[in-house]
Amino acid sequence: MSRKPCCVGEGLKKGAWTTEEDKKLISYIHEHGEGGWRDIPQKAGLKRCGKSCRLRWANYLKPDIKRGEFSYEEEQIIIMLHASRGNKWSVIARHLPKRTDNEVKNYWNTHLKKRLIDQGIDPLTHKPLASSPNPATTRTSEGQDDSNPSNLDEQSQSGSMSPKYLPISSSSCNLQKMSNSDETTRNNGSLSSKKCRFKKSSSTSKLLNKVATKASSIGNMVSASVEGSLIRSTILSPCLNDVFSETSQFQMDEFDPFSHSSEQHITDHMKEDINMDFDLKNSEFDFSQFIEQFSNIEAEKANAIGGYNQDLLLSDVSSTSVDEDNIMQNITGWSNYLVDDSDFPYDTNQDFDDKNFI
DNA sequence: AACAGTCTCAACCGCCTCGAG
DNA sequence: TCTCGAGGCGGTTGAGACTGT
Repeated sequence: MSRKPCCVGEGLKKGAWTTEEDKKLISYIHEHGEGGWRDIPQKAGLKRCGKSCRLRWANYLKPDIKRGEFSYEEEQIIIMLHASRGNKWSVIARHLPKRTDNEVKNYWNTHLKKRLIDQGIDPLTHKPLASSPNPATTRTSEGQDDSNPSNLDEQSQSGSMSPKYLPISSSSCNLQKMSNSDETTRNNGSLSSKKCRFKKSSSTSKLLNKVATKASSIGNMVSASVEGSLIRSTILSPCLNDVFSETSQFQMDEFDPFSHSSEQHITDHMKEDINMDFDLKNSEFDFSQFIEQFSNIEAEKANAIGGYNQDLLLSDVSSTSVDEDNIMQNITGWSNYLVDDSDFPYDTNQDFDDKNFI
């Protein structure tokens, strides 16, 4: 027996949504709430299939959706979670308040994935690519390959890693806007987002390194999420003020009938996925310990659901073997380099803002 | 200015999961 | 326990914007 196709019917419209259609859908959901998607098109006077309506709402029209550039912290979270969970976009998106799985997926495919490949890292396994690294990354002086994990470890452990051997850092924080600051719309004037292009000038290896130094920020983010304070709080840490500025500015109660559920949703998933025994509020939080324990938690979960490589997160950080006896030593070596603020592209005590980056 | 190539991301497709009956 | 349908999810596509020549 074959399943009946979701969207069968004459005259169903496909393709980009118009402003008029958006208005109809928003108006209907505002009045009647979500659910019953199959019936919504008819009731709302739309020539669309229910599934299309649900996607349009969930990925674009829903009020509590944050659009635009991904922050540095968001990138870090995506990379970390992808390393431990793989292409579980909905799971990853749950850790990024107001981001949709589709947006996370797109951002991974168009930005982060390429960055990893450029650095000779397999985006699937987060381990160094087996074959010869991308020549584009083997451009350091004296023929050193900065994408080579052995080089990374060697240099970091000796404390001699110089920024000159690293490509220019590249998170969205220091991506340089090249063009198109004007309001460019698509879809015949529908509510499309601004389109931005950025000059690629970064190194994912370095990005991964920075994960370590920004652990406290992640901790703050997680803590804030768990406490439900992301939604309305105005006492977030400086960098988070920017990350979630739209959140705090958004008057969810004006429209969103689901505000409580969305807040609770985030909190529940954070509690579910993060070990709450961590002292995440501690500014001196030991990231290496965090990585180790978080990895173990994720590995257990992965095993329970069928097995994503349990060494991924640890190997991701150590960049080399999975010799666990040496992992902490490697991380310590990294930390020596990483805490060198002279190389850190922004002031962690200030708001996240392009102007704060080199 | 025109064209071709590249990039981005909204939207679609089809399979999967889960709950109701 | 089985069937069915609604909703969820991840992979893919293609229109349009952008860049380079």
